Amino acid sequence: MSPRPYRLGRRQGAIEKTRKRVLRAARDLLAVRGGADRFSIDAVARRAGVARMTVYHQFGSRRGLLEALFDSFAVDGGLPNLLAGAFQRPDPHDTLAGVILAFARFWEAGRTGIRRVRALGVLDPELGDALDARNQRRREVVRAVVKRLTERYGRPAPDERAQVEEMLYTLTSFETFDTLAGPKRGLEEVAPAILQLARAATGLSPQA
Amino acid sequence: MSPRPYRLGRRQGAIEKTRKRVLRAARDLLAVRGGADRFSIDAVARRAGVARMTVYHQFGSRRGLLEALFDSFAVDGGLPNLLAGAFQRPDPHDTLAGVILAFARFWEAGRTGIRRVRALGVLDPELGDALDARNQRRREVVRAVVKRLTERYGRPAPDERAQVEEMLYTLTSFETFDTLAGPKRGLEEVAPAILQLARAATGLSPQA
DNA sequence: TATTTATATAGACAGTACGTACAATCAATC
DNA sequence: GATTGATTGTACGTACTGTCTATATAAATA
Repeated sequence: MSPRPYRLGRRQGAIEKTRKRVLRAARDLLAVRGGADRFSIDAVARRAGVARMTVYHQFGSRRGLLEALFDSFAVDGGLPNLLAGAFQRPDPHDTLAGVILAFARFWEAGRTGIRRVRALGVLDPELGDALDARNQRRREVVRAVVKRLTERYGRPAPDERAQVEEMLYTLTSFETFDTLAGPKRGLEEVAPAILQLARAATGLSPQA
Repeated sequence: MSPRPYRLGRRQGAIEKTRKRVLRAARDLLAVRGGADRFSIDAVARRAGVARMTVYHQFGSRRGLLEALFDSFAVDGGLPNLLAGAFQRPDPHDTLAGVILAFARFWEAGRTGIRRVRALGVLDPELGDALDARNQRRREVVRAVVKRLTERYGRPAPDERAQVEEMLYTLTSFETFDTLAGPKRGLEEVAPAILQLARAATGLSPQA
């Protein structure tokens, strides 16, 4: 009756492999125009060369697959490293610039996919909650930046702190990047624009 | 064989009435949390007290219904009047402020509905194109504001015009408003923040 | 080596939705 | 009174989600 102990061991690798294949297929499928319509578990499974049941087995549901997909964007983007680098800079100005650049890189790398997963999150409240929870980390990053700016320059003033935090949170959002980039522009043009606005939000001179 | 001429005349009123009922039902249904999931033609029809076929008859398809719904937001918001008022102000600063306030009012009025229709537009390319076409008007408004600022103050400089236009376009977008407002904040707090950022974008002093 | 465990697969099912087709009803227009 | 067009009811085909069952396969244990 009591189950015999069983560790996955070498099988873990095979599981990861299929998971990656499925996520890759999901990503590709979501990237093409109109792909969000055709984004069914069945289509993803076929493209990954895997049975539909396997997707359910690994991700539980459509929602689970989308959450995992969103997380895979973060992992592939190497966001933590970029942010860590930004916070190693002694000057808060550089930290701010680095943080903005880090998120811009992140958004650009997974742009179409992120846009669509987020759209699905708007429609499915539970998925939306899951994505918001992940956004919470960005909020903390922004808060840390504001703290540094305050310690060093005394700006923003205490009563403006919350307001500034909110503005920086918005400026570093995917939506801001996506709208600003539009159909043609890329990182090189968008990041400086965001930085300019961010400096204005903090009340510091544009040219520091 | 040749059809006898037939004008709708008095029937037109009845048609408008059913259309309005359906749009109202769609709006209400989209407003509740999780409503986007339950947003089926059937659900809308039931809520409107109308047959499902009637919805198809009037709006052609789910997409047609959503386009009409989006337009109804614009009509009800009274956006054109607000914008016209802004452009009557002689000082470009006031025009800028007025335009930002106008859009903020507009976004706030239909907020949850707009958010979800736009999300659906991200997923359905054809609906997305239709919504983008409507956004084009905002682009023209922004362009006009930049033109006024240039004529009066010489700022932004010619080589910055496109960049500034892009920033103002982003700052007046629904996404910016929606992100900045978050779950708690309203028009009164958000509009000044946007204005502050917009002034920074134009290169004019924050306190004009 | 034999047994157990967990993944992967295959097929079937109920429930829901979209869009289309067809016929019928009804009220306003001609 | 005949015609037109909006509204309705019913049915159909297609597609997707999520769940269930049974089976095959390969790795991990004893």
